Amino acid sequence: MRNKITKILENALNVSMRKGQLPEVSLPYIEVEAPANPDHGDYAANAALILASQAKQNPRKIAQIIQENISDPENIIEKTQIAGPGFVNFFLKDALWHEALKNIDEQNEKYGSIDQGGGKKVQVEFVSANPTGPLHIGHARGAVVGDVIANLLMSAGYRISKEYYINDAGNQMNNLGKSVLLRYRELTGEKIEFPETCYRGDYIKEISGEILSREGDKYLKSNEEETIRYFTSIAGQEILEEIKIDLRDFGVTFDEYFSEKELYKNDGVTRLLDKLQKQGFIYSDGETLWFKTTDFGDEKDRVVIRKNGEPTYFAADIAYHLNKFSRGFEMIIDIWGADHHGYMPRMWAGIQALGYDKNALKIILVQLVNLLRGGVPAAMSTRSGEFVTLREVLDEVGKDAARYNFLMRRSDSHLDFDLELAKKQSSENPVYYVQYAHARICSILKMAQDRGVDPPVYADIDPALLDLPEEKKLIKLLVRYPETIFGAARSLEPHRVTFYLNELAGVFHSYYNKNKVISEDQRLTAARLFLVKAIRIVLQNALKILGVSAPEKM
RNA sequence: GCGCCUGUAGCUCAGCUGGAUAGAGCAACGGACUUCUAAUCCGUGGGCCGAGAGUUCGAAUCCCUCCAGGCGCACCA
Repeated sequence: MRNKITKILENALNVSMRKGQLPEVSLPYIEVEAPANPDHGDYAANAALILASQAKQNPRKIAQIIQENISDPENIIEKTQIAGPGFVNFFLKDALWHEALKNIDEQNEKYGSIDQGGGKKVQVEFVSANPTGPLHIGHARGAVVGDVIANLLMSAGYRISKEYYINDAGNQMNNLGKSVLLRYRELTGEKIEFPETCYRGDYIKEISGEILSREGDKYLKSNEEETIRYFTSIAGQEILEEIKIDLRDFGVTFDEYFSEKELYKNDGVTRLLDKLQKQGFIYSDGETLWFKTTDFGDEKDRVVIRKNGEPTYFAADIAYHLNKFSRGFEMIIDIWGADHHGYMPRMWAGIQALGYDKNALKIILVQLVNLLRGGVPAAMSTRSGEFVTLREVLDEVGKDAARYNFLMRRSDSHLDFDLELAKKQSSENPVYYVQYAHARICSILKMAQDRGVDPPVYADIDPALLDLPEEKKLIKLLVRYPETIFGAARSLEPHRVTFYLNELAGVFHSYYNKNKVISEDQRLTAARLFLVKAIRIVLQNALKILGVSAPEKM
């Protein structure tokens, strides 16, 4: 709908210029917005205001020229007006809104799917936590944001692959194996001093216990290095399985799990370094190899091969990103915790050195979560082993409320997550507000059916009966849904969908309280049932993108 | 010290790549259930958009300088 207006406007501008009424100027971006105030029309354009300085003319004068040159071949415009400092406001014909309602019904679960991406291959990488322990609340936010961005882009016509990068090669993994070994020894009666670097959670003890009961105490005498390697792989696998289960119950699934170890097996890192060397981005200081990331605006160069001959995490990470591109992805999205923001310039340096556009790698920073319980900070230290896991949050507040809460803020805004609030089934908890709207509609439709009223089809209703201001507002809001998806996908901002849902639910609840859908008037009932059905379609589609269920009863 | 993020109503936050009178939820107060679900609705109050200067027709939004909070500044991941 907005696109149609944009076209008309574009056309009017071109005509004005051709006639010489406006000087030839370039307009980079034609903005058409749905104004907050209904008096300002259904859509409003600020083109005249933007052109004013370039064209050196009074904006209202320009608006007038534009208005005079508007042609409307499809006959969709009721009227236009010039208002304020030079806005051109468009009022559309009612028939257009009725058409839109029909369209929603026809498209049904496809409504809101748009062809923005044109099938472009995009990869979203997120979570990517070391398999050294269960996921905690901090990972949860990134998991939801990544998952929903992926859903959004899918709706917007991109081909999406969701990937989890398993950091299963570094020191941390070694510490994991060591931790399991120490617990193992402890279980056989040895007195153990645990170093700071070790993981202390109960899950370590469980894994040690399993090994002990399955294989006995033979590893007490084995070569320590080999044992640690073995324990690392056992523990890593087991923990990863737990992580997958937690994610699945959280509604998050992946298309690929990519192992850092595989990268080394295939010489990915060596080949990457050769490539960079040939391009002249690598230099040696005698002991270590450096990558000239400063050539691309990083504040200092970065080590890629350490003094001990081992590649750094960074080296592997560039190799990994090269691997992503070589798999044919045209755009790559990384979801990171905000504490990694300092890492961005060197990552961009990496891909630019390899000849890729900086814009091909989008990095979404997700701010840390401030976990509260009834307003008081809840303890969250990994060291002591006393942290709130994703599993605990799931068990306590449930998937829907947890996901919704994480989607209520912009990603780069700090988030207070209050466990007490999130599980409260009250008006303080917005997830129910939206779900309740859906349940209510289901209830209405069921009631209609019980009374022998069939779900209406468009041909049998008179949409002109939907002429209350609230009804028009609802229809216009429904039309804005695909536009919301467009904006959210373009800016990679899932919270926009959440805010949209809240607004839609709000307008519906208000309408519901004031008006009866089912009444003695059969024609009116049919029309309203049709409207309410359309609202349900949008609620379902949007909730699906958020990965939140749409219950029929509450 | 340097870099990134944040600062909007009592609290938690939106504000759609510069637009029309700055919004929502919660909290507070007052109302609405013999009616399709009261997990809802209606109404009231509440603001120097952190501060200051600048850019222009126009700034919460962009530039600069401060102030405050968070997070980074490894041959860790």
